[in-house]
Amino acid sequence: MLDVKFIAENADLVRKNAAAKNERRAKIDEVVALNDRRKKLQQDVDKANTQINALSQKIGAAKKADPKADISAAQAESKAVKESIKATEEAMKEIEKELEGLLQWIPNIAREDVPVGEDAKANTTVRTWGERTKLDFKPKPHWDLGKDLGILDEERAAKLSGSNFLLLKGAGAALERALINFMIDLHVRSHGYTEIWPPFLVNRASMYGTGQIPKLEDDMYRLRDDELWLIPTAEVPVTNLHRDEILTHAQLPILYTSYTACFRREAGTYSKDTRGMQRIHQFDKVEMVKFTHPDKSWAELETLTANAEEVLQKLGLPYRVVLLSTGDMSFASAKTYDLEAWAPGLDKWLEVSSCSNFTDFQARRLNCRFRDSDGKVKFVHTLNGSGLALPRTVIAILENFQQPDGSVVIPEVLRPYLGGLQSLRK
RNA sequence: GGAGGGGUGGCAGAGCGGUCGAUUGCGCCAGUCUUGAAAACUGGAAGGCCCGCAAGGGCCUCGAGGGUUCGAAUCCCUCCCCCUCCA
Repeated sequence: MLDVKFIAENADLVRKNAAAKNERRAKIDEVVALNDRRKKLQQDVDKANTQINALSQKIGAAKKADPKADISAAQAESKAVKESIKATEEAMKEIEKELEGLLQWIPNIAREDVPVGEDAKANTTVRTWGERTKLDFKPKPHWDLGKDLGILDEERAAKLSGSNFLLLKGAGAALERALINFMIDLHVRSHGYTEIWPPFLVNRASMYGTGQIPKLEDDMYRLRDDELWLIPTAEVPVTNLHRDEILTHAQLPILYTSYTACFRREAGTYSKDTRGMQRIHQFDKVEMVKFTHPDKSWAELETLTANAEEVLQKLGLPYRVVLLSTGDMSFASAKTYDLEAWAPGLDKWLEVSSCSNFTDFQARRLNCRFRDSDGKVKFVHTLNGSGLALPRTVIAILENFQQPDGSVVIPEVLRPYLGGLQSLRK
């Protein structure tokens, strides 16, 4: 969330930014007015407390001097003052609750270099890598390839759980594991990240900390008997690692990479991308999370993106890097690059990674700070990006590397993870 | 599930009704010394909110929420978490 003080001092900017992000529920004027009222009430309460504290000290001193001193007048006065502020305190609690509720609808400020636009049409392509794969035969979509190779069983996945669940089999399941290990190894050994294997179920405070609650609650799976949620991304547990902590500047930047399963209800996506394994309720993802010094976060966003790109490059998958417009980027992000891999069978680009700098927006909510070299305590900047999301990477591998006979050549970097297997075939 | 013990500043760990927002150690920051660093020495610093140009001042916070009291880190109740023992 944004700082109330910042909102009050930059109301126009905050208002314009909310409009650019299509956030109509952001009530900036109400926030400023409520905050003013809160401050006034706070001052009243502070004054009353000053009075009570003075009386207590007086009584303490009097009793010390003479244990039998008459203190009944001071006692009565203190009680009366305390009684008089009760209503004010109640009112203040109400206002604070309301204020917090309103703050949750004010989005992070998009950086100046983010294109302003209503939706994805305003996104800009920053760069592309590789040539779009051209096959001299009619490429099959991954669901046909997967079924023919016997590695994907959509019918039985549906029998077990419902539509849009995934069941991989044989070399398909092994390919999934190989990809996870390859990605984690790359980020740990070449990019300096520390591996985290977190719980897949988290509590309310964690879901709140990264902003899944209350805004995105409908898209989350929740347990019936315990107040626990299934994580929609490793971002949730890993970013919450340093919630309510004060780090030292020497610790920064902190780089984590984490494999987890991710669970999403995908409520409200209707029949979008439902075919095959493009959009499923449970999927694997390797995530990268960074905690950085505020001065370094923009440079760290570039390396984060480059780290994710390297996965695609090593796999030999053509992709493009897209800078999201204000209308297409997320609520909490200040700047986001999407990585989109080319899928010839689907004849379209597939989002396999989303790399964002959240600046201090998430950190404020998480209360994650650090002591800078000047001795001051400041909020860290948090970033995260997929590196990568598995199902669509698998789609890209199947569709880009398919052969006329229906087999699929396995990228060389994965072969050591698959006992030397060179291709998937019946 | 039951019985005990405990949750205090970046960390460790005292305090157990009244100048205690808190002794001390480590770590941290600044300075002295040094070519530089380390060591040593000196000093500084808990976090948040509010008033003020500033100097400075006020309020809140010792796991969370209630209560007792003129006054609570300290006493009572509820809840959460950690440790030990028992089922």
